[in-house]
Amino acid sequence: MSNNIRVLLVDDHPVVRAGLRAMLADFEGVQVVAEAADGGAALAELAKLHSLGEPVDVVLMDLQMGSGMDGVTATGKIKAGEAGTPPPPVLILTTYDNDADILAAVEAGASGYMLKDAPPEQIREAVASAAAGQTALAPEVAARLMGRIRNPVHALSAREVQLVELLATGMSNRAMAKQLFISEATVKTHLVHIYGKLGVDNRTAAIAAATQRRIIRSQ
Amino acid sequence: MSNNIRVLLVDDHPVVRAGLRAMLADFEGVQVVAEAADGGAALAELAKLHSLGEPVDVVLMDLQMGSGMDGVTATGKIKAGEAGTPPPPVLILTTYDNDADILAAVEAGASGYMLKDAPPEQIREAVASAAAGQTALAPEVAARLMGRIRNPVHALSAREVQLVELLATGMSNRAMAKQLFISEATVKTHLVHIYGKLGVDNRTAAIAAATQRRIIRSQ
DNA sequence: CCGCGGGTCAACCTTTTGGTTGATTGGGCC
DNA sequence: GGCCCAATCAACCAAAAGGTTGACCCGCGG
Repeated sequence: MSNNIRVLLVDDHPVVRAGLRAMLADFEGVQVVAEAADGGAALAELAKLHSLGEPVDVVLMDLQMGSGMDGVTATGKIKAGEAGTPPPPVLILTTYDNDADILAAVEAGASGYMLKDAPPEQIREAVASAAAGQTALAPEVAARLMGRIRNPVHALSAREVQLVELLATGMSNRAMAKQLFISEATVKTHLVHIYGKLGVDNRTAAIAAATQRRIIRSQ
Repeated sequence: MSNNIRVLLVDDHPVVRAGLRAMLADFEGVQVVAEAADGGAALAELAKLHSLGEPVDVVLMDLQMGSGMDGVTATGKIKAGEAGTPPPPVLILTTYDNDADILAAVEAGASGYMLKDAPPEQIREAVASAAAGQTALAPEVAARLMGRIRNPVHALSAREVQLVELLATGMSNRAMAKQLFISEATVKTHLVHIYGKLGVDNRTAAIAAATQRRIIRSQ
């Protein structure tokens, strides 16, 4: 266990980068060696630091990047070795905890998933865990995943999630039927099931519920 | 004109508060005198500092607060003098630039509206402007407002925005009518107008369009 | 002063959705 | 093999939403 963890910050917000820098500076054994405003810059920084013989121990990465490469893509590329370095652990630090993002990040090879409103101590522990090769999930994130596994009664099937996604784009039953190559009757059946599982009784409320429960992501 | 601007930070994210604190510490003549994690705490801080004879010159306020009083409500209360102080200028500093939030903040009495991805220099200037009693809008925000003014053909009226917001929560026409103390007929009239302006023909598509055009925020 | 547009409401009709019942198929599991 | 469940479809009826026309009031601006 190194007692000087070298960290690369990746976040498009200068304010957040400054905050993390200040926060991590208070911790013994953690050192922010570089920053990047998007995924592309992060890959470049990793390559540069590697060529200088100053490897990075942990990447602290935001998911939502205003412009440029997003965090999931960047994580995937880092883990694929596209930065030309032995892939360092990538710790996701983001604002929202929707299912889609969490699963995508884990699939891309992230070592952990933390929320920005976490207390500093939790972030420090997560960085240390990641550096040690362990995984680190925020309690809220862990709870969400456990809830999915423990209580599948109200979990939407893959097909139903697909329906909700189309629903949120404003499509009519007929349009969804055509898009999915099924009949309107089937669409209606799916919708009834969805309403039941979400505890609502119309399509707009279903969208609101699915968004709130982070089954789909908006924006 | 004081050359030592006393600032109160209001944001629920410790990381962001740390970032702003660090960022503002680099500027001459700006001093962060207190912090609050939500609107209620902000009011309490203002009252406390006032009673200590240490008034606040500018409030830097986030809009989205995980729990507790949100930024718009807090701004309104501060401007109404509920903190027991001569109301200081309130500068909104938030992540998103949707119409609904901007209008609500301005209505509540905010002196400016900045985005968190703004460069530090812009934030410093905005704080100085607010302290001097002037208004400060981020370029993106200004552009959005100008767009509304220049091309009001497809701009929703305040009432219509209100309808869309309720719509996005999944309410039925009847429920919206009750909530707004108007008849269902009026609700339907508004919806027809909204569909026309957004170029859609049903409520779910209206929600999608309004979200995409940042007329409302999702979350 | 008069028009224009926003907000309000009513009546009427058409289309879409919601809710129910029932049925078939195919995959996974004991 | 038998059972359950997701996915598919049909028919039917009730309720909600969509669309149109016409009307009234009010404030703002030419």
